[in-house]
Amino acid sequence: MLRRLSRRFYARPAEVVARALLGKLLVHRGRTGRIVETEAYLGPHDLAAHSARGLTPRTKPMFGPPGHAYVYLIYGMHWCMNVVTEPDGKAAAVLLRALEPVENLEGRTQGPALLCKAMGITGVLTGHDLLSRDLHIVAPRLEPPIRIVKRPRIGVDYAAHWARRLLRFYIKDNVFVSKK
DNA sequence: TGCACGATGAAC
DNA sequence: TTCATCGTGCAC
Repeated sequence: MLRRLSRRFYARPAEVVARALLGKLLVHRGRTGRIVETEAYLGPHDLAAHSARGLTPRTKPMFGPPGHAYVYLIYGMHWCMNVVTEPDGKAAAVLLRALEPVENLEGRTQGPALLCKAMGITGVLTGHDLLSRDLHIVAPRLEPPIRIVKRPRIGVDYAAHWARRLLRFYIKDNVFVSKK
C-alpha cells in the first residue's frame, strides 16, 4: 500500500504544500483521484482566506494542526475541501480544486464542489485527520515530472490586492483543470 | 432575530 | 448573465 503523506508534509507553508500536492492521490471510501489543481490560502492576513475573519465555529479546523480537512458549504449547496497547512494556529490551508479520476470516480471532478461530490466528501469530514484510514492523501508509486502553472485564485475579487497574487496552481496541459 | 452574501455550477 | 439555496457572521 502506498504511504500516506506525513504530518511534516502538511506543516510547511501553504504555497509549498499547494504545489507539492499536485500529482498526489486523494483517497476516500475506495475512491481515488489525482490532484491536478490547488489554491493556497495563507492565513488571517490573507484577505481571501476564511481565517481572515478570525476563529469561528466554521473555520476552527483552519486554526488547528496541519494535516486535517477543512470542509465548508458554499452557496447553500456545494461542499469544498481544504487541507490545513503550517503549524497549529497559523490558519493556512490549501483548497483542492480539481482531480483526475483514477479509481471508482463517477461524474465530473473539475471544480472544488464537483470534486467533493464525486469523492463523496461533505461537512461531516471537516476537522477530520488526513493521516486517518478513511480519508487521506498518498504519493503515487511513480510521479511523472510535471510543469506547474501559477495563476490568480478564482472567485476572490473582493480581496483587494490579494486577489492578484499567483496562489492558484495546476498541472500544465492537464485536461481536468477546472477553468481555462 | 434579521439579513447580506459567498474559495460554485448550471442554465439561459 | 442569471439563478439556485442556506449556513455563517455580524449588525441591530
